[in-house]
Amino acid sequence: MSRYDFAQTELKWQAIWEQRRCFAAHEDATRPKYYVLEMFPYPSGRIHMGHVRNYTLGDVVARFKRAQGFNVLHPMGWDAFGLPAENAAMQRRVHPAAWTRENIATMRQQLQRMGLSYDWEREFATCDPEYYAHEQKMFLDFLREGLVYRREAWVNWDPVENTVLANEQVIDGRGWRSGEPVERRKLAQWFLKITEYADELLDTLKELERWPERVRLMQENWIGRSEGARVLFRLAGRDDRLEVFTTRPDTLFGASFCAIAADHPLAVERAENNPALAAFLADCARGATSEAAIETQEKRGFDTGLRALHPFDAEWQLPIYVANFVLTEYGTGAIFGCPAHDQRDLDFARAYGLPVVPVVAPTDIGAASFSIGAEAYLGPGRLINSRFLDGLSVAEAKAEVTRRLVADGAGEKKINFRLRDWGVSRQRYWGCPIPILNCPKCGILAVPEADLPVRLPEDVDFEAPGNPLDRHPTWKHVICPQCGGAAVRETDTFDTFFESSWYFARFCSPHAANGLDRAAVDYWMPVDQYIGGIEHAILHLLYSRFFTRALRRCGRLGVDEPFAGLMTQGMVCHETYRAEDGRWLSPDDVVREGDRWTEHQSGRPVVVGRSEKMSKSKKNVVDPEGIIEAYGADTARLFMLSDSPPERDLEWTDAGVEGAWRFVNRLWRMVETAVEDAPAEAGDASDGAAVAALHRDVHTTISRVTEDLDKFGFNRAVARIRELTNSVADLTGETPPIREARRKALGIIVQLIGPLMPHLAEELWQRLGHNRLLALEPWPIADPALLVKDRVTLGVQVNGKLRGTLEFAMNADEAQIRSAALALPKVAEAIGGRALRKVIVVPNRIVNVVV
RNA sequence: GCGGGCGUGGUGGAACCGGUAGACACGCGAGACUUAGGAUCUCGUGACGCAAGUCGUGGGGGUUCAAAUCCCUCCGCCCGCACCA
Repeated sequence: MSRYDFAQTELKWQAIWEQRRCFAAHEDATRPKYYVLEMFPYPSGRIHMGHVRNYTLGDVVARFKRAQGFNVLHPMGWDAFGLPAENAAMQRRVHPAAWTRENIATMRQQLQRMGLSYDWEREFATCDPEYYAHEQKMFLDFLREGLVYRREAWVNWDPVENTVLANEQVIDGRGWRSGEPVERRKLAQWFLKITEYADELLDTLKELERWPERVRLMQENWIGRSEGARVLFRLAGRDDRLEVFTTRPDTLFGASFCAIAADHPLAVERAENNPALAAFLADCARGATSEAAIETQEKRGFDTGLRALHPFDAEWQLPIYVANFVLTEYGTGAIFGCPAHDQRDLDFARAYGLPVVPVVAPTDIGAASFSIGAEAYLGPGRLINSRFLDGLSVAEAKAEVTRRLVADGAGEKKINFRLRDWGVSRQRYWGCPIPILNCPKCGILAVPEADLPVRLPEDVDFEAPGNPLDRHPTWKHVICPQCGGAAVRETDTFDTFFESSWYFARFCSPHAANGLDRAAVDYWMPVDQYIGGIEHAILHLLYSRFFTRALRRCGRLGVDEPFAGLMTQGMVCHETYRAEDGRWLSPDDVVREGDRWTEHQSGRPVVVGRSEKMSKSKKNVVDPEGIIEAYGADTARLFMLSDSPPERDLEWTDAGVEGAWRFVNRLWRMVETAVEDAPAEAGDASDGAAVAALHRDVHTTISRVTEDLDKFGFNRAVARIRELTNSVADLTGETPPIREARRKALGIIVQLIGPLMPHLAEELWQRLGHNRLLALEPWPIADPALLVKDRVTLGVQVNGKLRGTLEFAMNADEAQIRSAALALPKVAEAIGGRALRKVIVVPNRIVNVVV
């Protein structure tokens, strides 16, 4: 028997699939379509295990659906713009374009080695002008539709490098290269009005039934619809008013201060004549802009000296503070603080010695004895200390306050969203240029259609900090199309989420001159199954949902939702290793001898840490290429699928890979033995039963594996296939009927592993005597007659504890089961002569005797 | 800080809708085969116990004839937070 030569076999079938264009997709109205898409990768250099997992999952779905008769679209491309290319340019003096192209070439070759059934004819990279040209047009369409506007927004500013920093470039409030504390700066930037669709994006979540519940929840919370009131506070000694949004208008009588954001117009105004306040505002402008950074910093405030008048009592004055925890972007950038019923307000009030008056008391505690300690009270109750609201429920009080505010012209009911408009301007080189001109006479203008696309210039340098587009000698200088005078280009580029917000539609017509060919897009969209990491649960998916609606509004496509089904896969993890001195060690650097782990080079002991997400910084990475070289793509794929369910984290272990490898070889041997045909033996009567049992097993397995794959239960499917493999191995003997049954069962196993281990399956399929490619074969169908179970095993419990089992025909008579259960010796013993209170018989499942 | 999730043997996990916990693997132990094997095959393997049996799904509490599954609470870990992709 020959050994399985995986390397030669895998390359052979990959060449045949490509030659025959097995996976090229064409629109065909006579067949049901199925569009399966994995999140396309950023070409960072080499593929990592996360990619291998993601693309294996997608490929299994693609191959399975193809076998089930669907017309499958399964494309792949490159999310090619982004920060790492610029970092490489600065650190290694390679041009971002060259670096990106090189990485794409490497990674394409690595993906092809995995045997993924992509239609490579549809491949594109988002840094191709043929790709980004269309998004410049889309942006101008959106501008015409009123979906785009320009305003100032905060950025992280590195004062040493004179550069805008991404949040990830801010480490502990300092620039990653300069090490200096970052500042917040305001810059004019372009925004897309995603908030115009806030309601729709929220409401439609309900209809995304094939999305994970948790992703829908996260999006719901992100959009953050909240009902409340807009309250206008008059200001002592002034004519203008302070506008505040609150979700708790019922607590208005518990207010003890107002707080405004550091860049609120009132704060800025008061700082003009108040150096201490100005210093405080400057202090607030230090530090990173991320919400996590802002919300975890110490809560601090500064009294502006302004006093707000309570809307229901002009005698009642509330101090107005500037507070560093009030977010400019949320609501009106101003709040009223009710310390008794909001934790942040309480922390603030305790720090600044402000009164804490409870106004809602839980019904089971008397109003008199209710007081607030270290924790704000957020629960339900009745209003107290609140004049005309006393005794009302929270809901009633909200309604009543709002009614009175409206009557007094001091406020109104208001629905507010946490969702903010999407800022798309980036002060970077390696992105899609924003097609806008700035003329000193005519103002801000769109680049005329005829001049599109605005191409990125290639001749740029990264020696100086800041945006190379901005300091390019000629690129930004243009003639104004309106007045013929000198004008300049916008030197910002788009957020790279822009590219990934419509690439799924471009795959439908990747070569169409007009970007999206309606016939093709209408045929393929929406994506039936989208697969990718949970880390994209909010931003990428929400932007894509918005973009799809914006494109629909411009008539470029006809669907609302881009992704009908979504699967979010978990991370790939590995144990971590550290040397005694704390250095991280790579799995390649350590050896295990029994329970002892040592450093390969020095023989010094190694501390084994828990399994964590593979990351370069912890060195716990395993390179997929090495695994594929050593074991082949099928083994890597099988391991990715067999242990953990896709949505859960997967722990990469050598032992697990070995296990997968052994199964590959076991199947190979079994098929080799089966086709070698040892001399036949005479059969006997017992063969019939064994053959029939295997036959039933085969059909049960077909049915269960089909169901498992439908539900993405790949690990269960693998377990079922292994069980059937064990059954085939257990059927010994060389009589003709046994031999025939074994060959048939192996044929089915080969078909079932087809989507999981396509190369091995293709090879074995041929060896079993088939001429057609397995990749083109239909999926096996289970015979329903063989799926009916005729006997069941019932558990018998006494007071919920298992005391024995009974075998019965399906749907046997309950009275019979009951008496048989009571007759079991162990059951009788457990009852011990006590009186029966009840006997519960759950048909075909369990009997519980209650005494 | 806010939002979301996860937790089952030595390990990864299985268990449909509340109904026999631990399928399938990995690891480990014993044996067989072999010149040899880190190959292959057979048997065993949740814990405690000689056994009968008892205990057991992160901890505590509750609902139920019956809870890994439902409810409350606590703990631990992970992910996202708008300029990483």
